[in-house]
Amino acid sequence: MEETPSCRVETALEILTGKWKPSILLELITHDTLRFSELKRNLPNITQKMLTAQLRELELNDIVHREIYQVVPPRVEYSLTDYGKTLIPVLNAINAWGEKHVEHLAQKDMLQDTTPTLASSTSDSF
Amino acid sequence: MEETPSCRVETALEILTGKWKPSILLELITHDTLRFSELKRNLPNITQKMLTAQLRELELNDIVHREIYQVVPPRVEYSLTDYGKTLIPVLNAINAWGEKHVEHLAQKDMLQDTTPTLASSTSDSF
DNA sequence: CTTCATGGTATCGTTTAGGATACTATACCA
DNA sequence: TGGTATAGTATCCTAAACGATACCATGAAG
Repeated sequence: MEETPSCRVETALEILTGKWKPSILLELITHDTLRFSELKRNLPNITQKMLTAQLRELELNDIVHREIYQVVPPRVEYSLTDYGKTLIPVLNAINAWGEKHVEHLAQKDMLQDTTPTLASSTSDSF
Repeated sequence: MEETPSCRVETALEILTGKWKPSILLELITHDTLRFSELKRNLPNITQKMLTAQLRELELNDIVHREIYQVVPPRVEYSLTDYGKTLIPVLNAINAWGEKHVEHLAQKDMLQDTTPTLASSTSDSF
């Protein structure tokens, strides 16, 4: 087991990467607690398999908590763990940079084609 | 083109993901300017193909600059662009969280097996 | 005339991530 | 008796990422 910055960055990025994990995390940040079916509804293009898989990985990494109610039909609620909440500043930093980057890309493209520009909403946090 | 936090986070993560991009960026952060062969030497397991590919993507995204000297044998130097340097705080945030996460994983594992622990170096930046 | 170093490409194969679709258990409700 | 809702699994397939290996151009040094 190595202990380099690169190792740490990769370890952290493993948690965030996965086609749906950022969306799932942002959902749980803004909604606090969501049932499986609510998450699925809010993420229109995800398949059930992927949603389950990504939630399981996040659960394994102690980022999300899975609460099962023994009722029929089943009720399962997902939420961030306290530890998962420590990711919020990281996501905020990424989000802020991402916003700048979208602008940056737009400027680069404007030098070539004529894609219309969007007025920036300048929202640095969720 | 959407304009949601999730979109921005994903756009930003696209730049950081790729098996070798974090390592490459950290190399360029700590060494300022590196030749192709130096990068390859410092990243022992990368193949030439992957190194070229990832550098090209970073170049396309205006994160790294590629300076070609017309000499033989060829000399090509890579460095961060000014824009690329704006990624440094983001990588620092990810690195800091990653360090906590490595500790967190170690604590979880200690409850099960007997893997020896490393004294933390508590280095929050590069 | 050959060898060497550098910074690449090209081609092919494997591995992994992700997607489509079908199936399941359970209790309630009509 | 049959349909419904929820939260999943199981199976199969495709596409993309990644890796191994071989090849190439150039000019200087020997």
